[in-house]
Amino acid sequence: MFSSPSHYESITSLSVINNPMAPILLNPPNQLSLESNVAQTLSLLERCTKMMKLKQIHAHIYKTGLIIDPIPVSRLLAFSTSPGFGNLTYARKVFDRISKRNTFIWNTIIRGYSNSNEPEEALLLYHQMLCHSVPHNAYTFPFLLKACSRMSALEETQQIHAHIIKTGFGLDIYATNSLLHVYAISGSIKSAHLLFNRLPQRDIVSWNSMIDGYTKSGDIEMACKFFSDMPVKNVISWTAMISGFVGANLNKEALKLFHEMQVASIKPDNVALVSSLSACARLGSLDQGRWIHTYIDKNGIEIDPILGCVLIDMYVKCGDMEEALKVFRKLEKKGISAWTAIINGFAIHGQGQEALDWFMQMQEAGIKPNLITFTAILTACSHAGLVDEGKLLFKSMMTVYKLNPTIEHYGCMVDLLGRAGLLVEAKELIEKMPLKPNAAIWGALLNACRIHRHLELGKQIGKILIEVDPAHGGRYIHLASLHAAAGEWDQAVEVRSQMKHQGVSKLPGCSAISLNGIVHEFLAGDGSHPQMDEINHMWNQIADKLEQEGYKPATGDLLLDLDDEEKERAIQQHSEKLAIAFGLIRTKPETTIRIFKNLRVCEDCHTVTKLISKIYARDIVVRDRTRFHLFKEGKCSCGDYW
DNA sequence: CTAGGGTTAG
Repeated sequence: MFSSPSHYESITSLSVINNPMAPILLNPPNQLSLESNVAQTLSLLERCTKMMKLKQIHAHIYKTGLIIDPIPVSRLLAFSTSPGFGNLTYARKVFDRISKRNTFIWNTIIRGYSNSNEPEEALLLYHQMLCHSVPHNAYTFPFLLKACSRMSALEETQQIHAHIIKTGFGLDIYATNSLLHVYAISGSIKSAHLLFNRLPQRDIVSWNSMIDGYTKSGDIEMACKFFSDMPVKNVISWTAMISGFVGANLNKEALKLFHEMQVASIKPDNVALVSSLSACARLGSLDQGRWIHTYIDKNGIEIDPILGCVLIDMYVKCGDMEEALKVFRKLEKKGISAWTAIINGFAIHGQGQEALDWFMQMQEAGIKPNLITFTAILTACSHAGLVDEGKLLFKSMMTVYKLNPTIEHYGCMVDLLGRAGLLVEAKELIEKMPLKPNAAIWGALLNACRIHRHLELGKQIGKILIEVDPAHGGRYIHLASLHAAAGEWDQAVEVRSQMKHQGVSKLPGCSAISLNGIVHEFLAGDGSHPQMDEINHMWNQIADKLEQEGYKPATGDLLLDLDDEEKERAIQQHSEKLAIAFGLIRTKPETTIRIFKNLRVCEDCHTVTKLISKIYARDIVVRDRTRFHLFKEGKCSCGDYW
């Protein structure tokens, strides 16, 4: 290859290597034998970590005449397609100039595209490869199938499957495992299962792909079956199952498995820790999250960008902003997701100004916000009532940052305007936005109607929400209580029977409090806790003191098929009240009480908790479905604006 | 060459 001098000339004129600013730092040619030059160049390539350096070596390869040797050229191609460089354009230029390409070279460029944002190019190149009659080998198929999996291209997968069989690779474990994987995660788990059953040879990778495929298609039971049936498990098997549980919101099961994994003496790696931390974050399990953090430190595990982000997010969602900031400060590379996790932390703690400060600091550090950063900062504005700032940022998304707002961003804006009482503006935004409103959009508007007592509009939206989301029990309850609040008893009852008719039930309110590593859960109206007598006794005491403070239960939110006394009793048994009473019994004076609730706090509970924080001189932190409330000295950090 | 990970509105 490249034997003619004219061809050589045309290569050296390639603009990418024609960089006068880049001195050739290597030994001049001809001083070394060709062999040692090859060895030297390869070693340089291996140590090469910068694009500029790569170009220098590239130039060197041409200058020394090494271009006729396929090995350095292949290595050059391999390096320029490796994920760290992310410069496929450059690789493609190199590739296009190679006149005689062997299978390895074709595989390399296909692999490059299979890991890129344009995986379809990998398939096109494969087509060209066939046209050029270059034989493929066992390595070709995994790359092609990787491209298919990135595109969820089922038809192409089937074609490649046929090709694999025709060309005699039907028993190749890499090819078949790749096939299993694509089928499993591209919505064709049945095909994967069929193939799995027919395979004469399976290995741990085949089993792991089945676990992942079943969890991703929502069949956690089948995933469990594969997990328990497989002959040998490795850390990937365990992690696939743990993250499967997290994906199904079965976070306790996830942590249980994480524990079992240790019992089985499997050392968790970064991926396993990420999945488990994510379970802690969702459960609000600070104790277990801290344990994992300590494990990371003790074992000298490197905190990569994803692990750092999740660690921060765990502390954020467990209510410990200080620790989240500590982790952030220690991070060597502070990437966009770590910044975003912090900004989101301030957002859900209601600290809008801090969120804005950090948003600015981030940009001063040279990091550009992405779509997720914007949902965080817009959430911060809406929860803190920073209307003008929020509007400005929303506009700047498109004009300054060239980011197209998604439905989430419109959701934030509807929430921001609605909370501020700008209902008309919020409605207008919904009408003119280029996306179809979803349940979250209507939910934000409905919440605004609740805060600002717009019963008529609220009822309209309540109806829309039931249409959008008929399987969600909370929707019916909401509409029914709006009718009740308007004194329309008949219609309230009507909505309730509609709910019954649909066979939908209300998700019970559940509050958890963790004491000495044990999580105590309370359901609304649930008297099953072993210390229920004590709790009731405590609650009576609290009720007396509340009364002395002039408190009267606010029963307006409740459905009116109960009489007033019953309503009062029902409201006294809201899960967070039980959990707080329990917390007061079981913790020392002055200790902060931390409660996690699966639904939003109701107005009465909010009022009561404020009073309790004053009467008992306790800080009480309640994590809502959407945010944190810090009750202190009779006030709440949300400013009663939630 | 094949398998497991994150930050997101109501």
